[in-house]
Amino acid sequence: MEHIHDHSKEINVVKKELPNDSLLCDLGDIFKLFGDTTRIKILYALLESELCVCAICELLGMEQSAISHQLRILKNANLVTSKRSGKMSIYSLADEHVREIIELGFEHLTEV
Amino acid sequence: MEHIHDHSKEINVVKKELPNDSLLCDLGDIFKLFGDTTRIKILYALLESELCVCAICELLGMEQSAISHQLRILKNANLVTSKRSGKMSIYSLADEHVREIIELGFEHLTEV
DNA sequence: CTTTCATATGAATGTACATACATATGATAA
DNA sequence: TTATCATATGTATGTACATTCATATGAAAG
Repeated sequence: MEHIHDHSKEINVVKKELPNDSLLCDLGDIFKLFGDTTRIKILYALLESELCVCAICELLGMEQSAISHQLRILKNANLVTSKRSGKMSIYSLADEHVREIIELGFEHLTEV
Repeated sequence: MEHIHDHSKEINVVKKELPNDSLLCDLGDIFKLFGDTTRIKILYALLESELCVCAICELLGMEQSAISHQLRILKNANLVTSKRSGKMSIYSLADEHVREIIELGFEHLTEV
């Protein structure tokens, strides 16, 4: 695109309101966490009850390795926490933001 | 994993509350839309003002083709709408859910 | 009509990432 | 200690998808 017509008015207004790249990137990363079916299922399950890794595997019908990898991602993002209980690791939600975000997604889903 | 210990109590409770696969998949797809930096930027910009494709390109410093592809994805998902104005296509947000979802994401970002 | 600008779209490419496999670590029991 | 269960993690692989390039379509002007 060589000949761009003038948008300076609109663009300058918008540009001021737009957060910096790093922040927008972080924001995208948060939604990316919710953008995977496996992770959504895990988070949704944890909304109901804390669960050990093995229970999540059985619930989703997936391999333990896959679940553990996803749990680590969720933990690094501070969406879930874990505690040891003997041989097991029990995972639970870190806070209520997860519930709010999922519910908001559902709203959009049902209203369109 | 051959020898799975018994989780039937917890699992049965959670299983009843878990939506079906198709619904969870759709839910994930919505968040996937917000999980890309380019799309987040576009949506954020449209929160401030309706914009033509060319303005978005200039604002984000990206190629027109890339922007158009992303706009199509957002339009197919009913997050944005477009209208023709001469040679230009003006894009705007379809509803206020976008604002709510982005704001909620920001909350999580700033509180952790 | 032809030309030019604005946008849309098909195809190719590179990258990010979810899963599988193999293996390591941690914890309890014998 | 060794054996077994539960989980974690490193690596490889396949797939999904964002961007680019090239081109097509749409709209206005000359």
